[in-house]
Amino acid sequence: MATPSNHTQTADETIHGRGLRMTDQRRAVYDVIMGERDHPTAVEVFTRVRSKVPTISLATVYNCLDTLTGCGLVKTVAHERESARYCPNLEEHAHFFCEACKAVTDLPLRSRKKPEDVWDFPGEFAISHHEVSFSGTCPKCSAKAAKSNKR
Amino acid sequence: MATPSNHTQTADETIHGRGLRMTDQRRAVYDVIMGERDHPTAVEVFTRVRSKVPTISLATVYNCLDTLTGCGLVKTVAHERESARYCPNLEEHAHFFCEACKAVTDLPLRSRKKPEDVWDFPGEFAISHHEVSFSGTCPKCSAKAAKSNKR
DNA sequence: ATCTAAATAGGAATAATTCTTGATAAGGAC
DNA sequence: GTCCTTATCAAGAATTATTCCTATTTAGAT
Repeated sequence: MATPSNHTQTADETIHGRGLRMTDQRRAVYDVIMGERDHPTAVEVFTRVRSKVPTISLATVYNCLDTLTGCGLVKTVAHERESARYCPNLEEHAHFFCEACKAVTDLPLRSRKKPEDVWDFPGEFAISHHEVSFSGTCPKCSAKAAKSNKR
Repeated sequence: MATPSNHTQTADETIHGRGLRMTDQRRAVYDVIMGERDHPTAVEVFTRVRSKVPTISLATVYNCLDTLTGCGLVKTVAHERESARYCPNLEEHAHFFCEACKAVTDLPLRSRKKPEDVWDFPGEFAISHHEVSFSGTCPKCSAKAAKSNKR
């Protein structure tokens, strides 16, 4: 196996810290997700991982993804009951789903802003998690649409 | 059928405006959703509706729910790939999912606030829709937990 | 009363994910 | 190094929510 980079080193430690092992399969799944900025589904991860670990099964990909998200190394992204997607960005952020090209864009939190500032919580809610997704048309597709309207 | 209340009158008009018919099944589904403040799944709607329209099928409930959401009379609520839930509240709001009691609470938008103020959109995104969900422990369950900790 | 298109019931089909099971492999005790 | 225990894996079956299909029914227009 190649010299471990910084992030895999940390991932190893994180996984070992939970009493789990960093297996070839888990590393391959982790590397696939960290290797691209997109938000692949489990099946997409599966097809990409197969080039490295041809014998891996889809069930194992699901297991690895569960383990990695359980360890906080990867985030899951849910959007309207579509297939779950996986995200390497551990910073707090929202997602934009382009209805035209299906691309998913990360939207970082503006500095000093909190989602709790925008919605009114009637009582003592203990927030453990939040998920925010926008949908519509991304800049690229908006530009295309504007151009074809002018024609 | 009972005297139509104001909101069903409007619902009728809305549905007719789309060239569709307000059938017994659609009205029953609509009434079930408007009749409670909770956020039932399709199956929950199905079981409630059966007491009024015993012959209705689950597929028809799904069809009715699609029609009603398509007309903007009802909103769908998605949360982490669980069954879709349906919501009578047409105001802009987020949802809180209690991990302990599974209750869903509506969180109204604070006045003059917009979700777009909190996240940074890198470019010209055209937002057509957004969905925000928080999870954690609701006030009731937080209180219960605090009490049992003191014991 | 008749015609036409929309809507329904019921069941089959689909898609994503989870579960089950027997086989394999890794790390620690000896 | 060998044995033992437990974690992990692969493969396919099972599950769950939802959608699709089709024959039948129904509502509204003519």
